[in-house]
Amino acid sequence: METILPKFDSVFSIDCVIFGFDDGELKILLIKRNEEPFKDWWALPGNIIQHDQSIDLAAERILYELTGLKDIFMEQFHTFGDVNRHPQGRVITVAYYAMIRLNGTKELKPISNYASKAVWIPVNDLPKLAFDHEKIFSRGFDKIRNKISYQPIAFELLPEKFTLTQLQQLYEVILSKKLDKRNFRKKMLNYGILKELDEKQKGVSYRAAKLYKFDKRKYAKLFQKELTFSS
Amino acid sequence: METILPKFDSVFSIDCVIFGFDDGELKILLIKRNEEPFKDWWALPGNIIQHDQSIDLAAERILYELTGLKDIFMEQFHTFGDVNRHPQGRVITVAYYAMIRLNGTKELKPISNYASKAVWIPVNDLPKLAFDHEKIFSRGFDKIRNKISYQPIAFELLPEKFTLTQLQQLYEVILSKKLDKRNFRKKMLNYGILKELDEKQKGVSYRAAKLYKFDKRKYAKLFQKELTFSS
DNA sequence: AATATAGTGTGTATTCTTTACACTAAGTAA
DNA sequence: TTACTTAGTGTAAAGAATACACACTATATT
Repeated sequence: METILPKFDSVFSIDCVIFGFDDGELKILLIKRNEEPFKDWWALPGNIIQHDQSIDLAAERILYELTGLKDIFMEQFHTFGDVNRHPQGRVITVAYYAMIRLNGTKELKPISNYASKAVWIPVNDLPKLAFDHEKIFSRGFDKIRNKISYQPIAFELLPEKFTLTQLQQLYEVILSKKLDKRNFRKKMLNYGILKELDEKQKGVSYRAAKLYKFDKRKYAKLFQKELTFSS
Repeated sequence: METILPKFDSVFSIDCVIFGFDDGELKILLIKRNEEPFKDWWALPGNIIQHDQSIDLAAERILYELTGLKDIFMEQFHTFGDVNRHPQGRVITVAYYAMIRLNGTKELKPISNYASKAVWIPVNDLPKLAFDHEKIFSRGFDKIRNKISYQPIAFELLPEKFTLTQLQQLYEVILSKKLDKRNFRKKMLNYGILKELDEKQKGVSYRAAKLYKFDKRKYAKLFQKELTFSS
């Protein structure tokens, strides 16, 4: 039973709730812990913050080591600092969420020292998690549920080209409610932040839908105005 | 030039943006630093987090030591972790905002070791601040500006009994825009979260306005619904 | 007693936004 | 050719947001 942390000192860490959207399901990336405490438990990916690294960089590093991805949308959402959240000493953790595109199946990089594997698990089907990670996850989920209503973060989860139905499904799983198709499309198209492409969906056994792209330039123009994406 | 922090270790601290509303002005509480670095500069009240103290408690302690107040509305809003934000070593700081009632003039408690005085300063008239405290303040201000639009935090800043005009003025200073009196009153009263009292304002040399209270019980009932308090 | 002053308190019409709701069109598979 | 599955579309009604101006009341002043 190794002691990683000296009992007498505080340590800072990062934990990440990494969202992906695949096959109509919202998932997060979990790792299986290799080490005590909570050996063999599922946990959020995380790590100690190094002295020469800003916390934002530390978060990006974790994501990169796990997925090989860079320049991903990430944002800090809360810092958890209860005295006893870590059984081996005082660890304060800054939590981030990230959103990544799972185009089909994304290969995960081999995992480093402290975890034996990393897997995408649907948010509606999560196992028990180590430490206070369930609390962290649920607060992160609240955060994106709230944020998606007024910021265009949904597009970070979709492939670059997507159909309006896919976009709507994503809103529905995040908000956990059904939306009206006609109203949703009307509203989305009205914002003028989608570019309609000349392409259509391929490989479906029914009428193919038009593809759209998120138009960052138009969005930037409207940026001063707040948009409302929910309901 | 004393060195408070060992160069080789990380330290966690708390900084607080403490808002008060007085005489039509929004103010925050600043302290004058007694010690290096940034001796004699104005700064946000803050402190090191002790090992046996959760970060929420640490924040409450700072507020209590400074104002003698307990059970005040406080919320964490961001953690600042740039490598060089503190000239003497790595200090990661968790920032909180608080809102307190300044009924007339509130006496501040005598200040502890690291500060020579604490003063209420209007947010529109802030001096240069130590460290990255300007950034912290401005993010905290953004936070309440955003939050006041959908949560009843404004009442934390007003005396228990207030007039609709006072309430409107507070919204106006936080949102930095003029609001229409008739629309504001209509909207506020429609929410049904204000209790109209049988009392009137006293000591004014013009027609006295009715006093209202925030009705927490009614608010709790509506709580599932999000309210919109802006515009 | 009359008047000036300063802030309180109120209603309506217009525009914009949100919601509710159901059928035809297009493509694929048999 | 037919059956199946999803794409794509419009309108009416209700609700929310905005714009806008004047009479009322309490006090202070002369």
